[in-house]
Amino acid sequence: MEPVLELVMAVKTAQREIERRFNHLLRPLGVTAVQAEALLVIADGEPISIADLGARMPADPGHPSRLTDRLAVAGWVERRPSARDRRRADLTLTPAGRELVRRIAEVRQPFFDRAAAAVAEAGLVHVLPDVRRLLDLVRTLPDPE
Amino acid sequence: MEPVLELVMAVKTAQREIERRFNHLLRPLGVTAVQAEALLVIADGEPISIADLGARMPADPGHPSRLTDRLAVAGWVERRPSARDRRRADLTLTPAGRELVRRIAEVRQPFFDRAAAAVAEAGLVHVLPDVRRLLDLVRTLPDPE
DNA sequence: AGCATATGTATGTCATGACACAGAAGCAAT
DNA sequence: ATTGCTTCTGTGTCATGACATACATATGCT
Repeated sequence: MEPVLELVMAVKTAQREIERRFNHLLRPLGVTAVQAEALLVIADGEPISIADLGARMPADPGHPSRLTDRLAVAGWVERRPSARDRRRADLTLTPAGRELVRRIAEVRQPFFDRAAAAVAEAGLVHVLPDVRRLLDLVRTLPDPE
Repeated sequence: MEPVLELVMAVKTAQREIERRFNHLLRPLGVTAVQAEALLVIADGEPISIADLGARMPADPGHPSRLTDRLAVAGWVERRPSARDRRRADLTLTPAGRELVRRIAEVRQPFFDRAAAAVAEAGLVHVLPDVRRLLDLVRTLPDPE
């Protein structure tokens, strides 16, 4: 009936399922999927400000002050005011944070491998570029006025 | 580097953007996107139980007791214990709820039309079936043990 | 310098969703 | 009928994300 609505529903369903799986996978490590992603971004760019962390995260949660809070409370991230711009907070990983990042990467890899194999097996590798275009298109639609 | 991770990120980004747009669109009506979807499902199947409502929603929030609460408090939905199975709650729309459903459908239509036109213009209509397959595939991946 | 504006972070409030559990009510097997 | 299992709803707690606002600090303009 409404192809667009069906697509929207499929995207939402898939996103929730993916998130659920990652959370399940990461639960033994004591992190959520979002926290894991943040830690990997910090590991890749430290020192990094909170706003930059938000900008580099997949779905850009804006200014993840509270997410950073939890990472700091858990002892994985250190947050100190930047010397040059005292509004900013420089985020760096603690040794525990670095160790956790290693374990997150280990735990995620089998999932990526299985997913890649499944996509190849279903003969869907060739559609990936079009899927990216489609998702970007839906994302950048003009607002109806 | 990790095609699967890029896909996962794209799906999440698209989902968040879609949700943001619908919420923006529906804000003048005083409903969120999730509430609107729930009202349409109820309109389509009333009377309907809370569990069935959850099962028929795009992303299946399980047993949306609290979502139903808000719809009832707002005066759009009436919740009464089922006669035959006293565990269940029968949900029906109030007149205000029915009127709201009409306006939701009106407001969403231009978005669907624009989106469908954009997809056609980008020559992506033929990938839709593959996208559905891909999203379902990601959704049904076996858990790595 | 002084002022308006922009930026970075924190915080308050709300809606959603995950998970776990409790209590009521149905159901199946004996 | 009783017992045990399942189903349905409600509720508590937490993490996420949206939105708005507050406050401190930079920055740019005059």
